[in-house]
Amino acid sequence: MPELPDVEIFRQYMESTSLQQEIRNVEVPGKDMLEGTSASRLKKVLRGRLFQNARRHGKYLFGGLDEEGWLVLHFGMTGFLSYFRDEKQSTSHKRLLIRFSNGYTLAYHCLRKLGKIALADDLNRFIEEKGLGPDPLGSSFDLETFSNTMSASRAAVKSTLMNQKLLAGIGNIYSDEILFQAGIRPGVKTRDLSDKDLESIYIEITQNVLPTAIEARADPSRLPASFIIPHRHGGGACPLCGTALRKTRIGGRTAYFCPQHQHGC
DNA sequence: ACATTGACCTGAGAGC
DNA sequence: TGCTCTCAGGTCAATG
Repeated sequence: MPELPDVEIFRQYMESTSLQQEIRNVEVPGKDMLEGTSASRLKKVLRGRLFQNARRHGKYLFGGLDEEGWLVLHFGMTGFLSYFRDEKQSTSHKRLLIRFSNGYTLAYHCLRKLGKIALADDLNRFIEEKGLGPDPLGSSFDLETFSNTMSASRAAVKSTLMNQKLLAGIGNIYSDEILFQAGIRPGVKTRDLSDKDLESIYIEITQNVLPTAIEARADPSRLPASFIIPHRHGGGACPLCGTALRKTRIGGRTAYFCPQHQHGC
């Protein structure tokens, strides 16, 4: 799940469940997922504190602690959050458990352990150290910024869109959706795109695909009928014309596209 | 310097 | 049923 829209939903979830409650205790069953910190340090930093806000940059979620400091969560391919009182109602693969004074627990789950749990003192510094590009839903992300970023890449457009150092938050699924909506095939070289193509991709990212996905709570079954995501599997057909979707491999990742509605190679 | 590949994890589903 | 193989919404180090 966890690309930008999914993480935005996790952020909203954390915001609506877990702010302003004292953290009583912390358990770290997924110690091997910690990055740059230890279970004992994490417990020491979190215990007795509370989350004041929840922020997001690209695919990263940040829980802002009172006074200062941030809990950093990355969800890999299989991460998600749950908030519960009854342990039995929660699914497994819990890697981090934050116990609040109201008896509820915020749990971070991650089946494949490809995510990360970390601490950060300063958000901007964290983003800079990770080398993350701008968040496409940030206010400073304009067409000129986007075009300049893109023009520096020699890769296939799908790979460029997924490069977190250029642009933070787009992954395998949503890059397919953006290119489907823009009518451009995923294997087209980024440098071969026209200004019109770039503008079209920019608009799809910022005004259509990402906001629409967030509106749909990143739930494929709630996406508009014109989206390719629900059809993105073997045997899937284009939602616009019924043509069988084509499947290729680009930059080691599986890409789906409609040969009728997407131009290029 | 940049782009692509393989490794890291675990589980689900297909095919035999 | 049970085994093996492939694949999965991400990222990083190693390789070309």
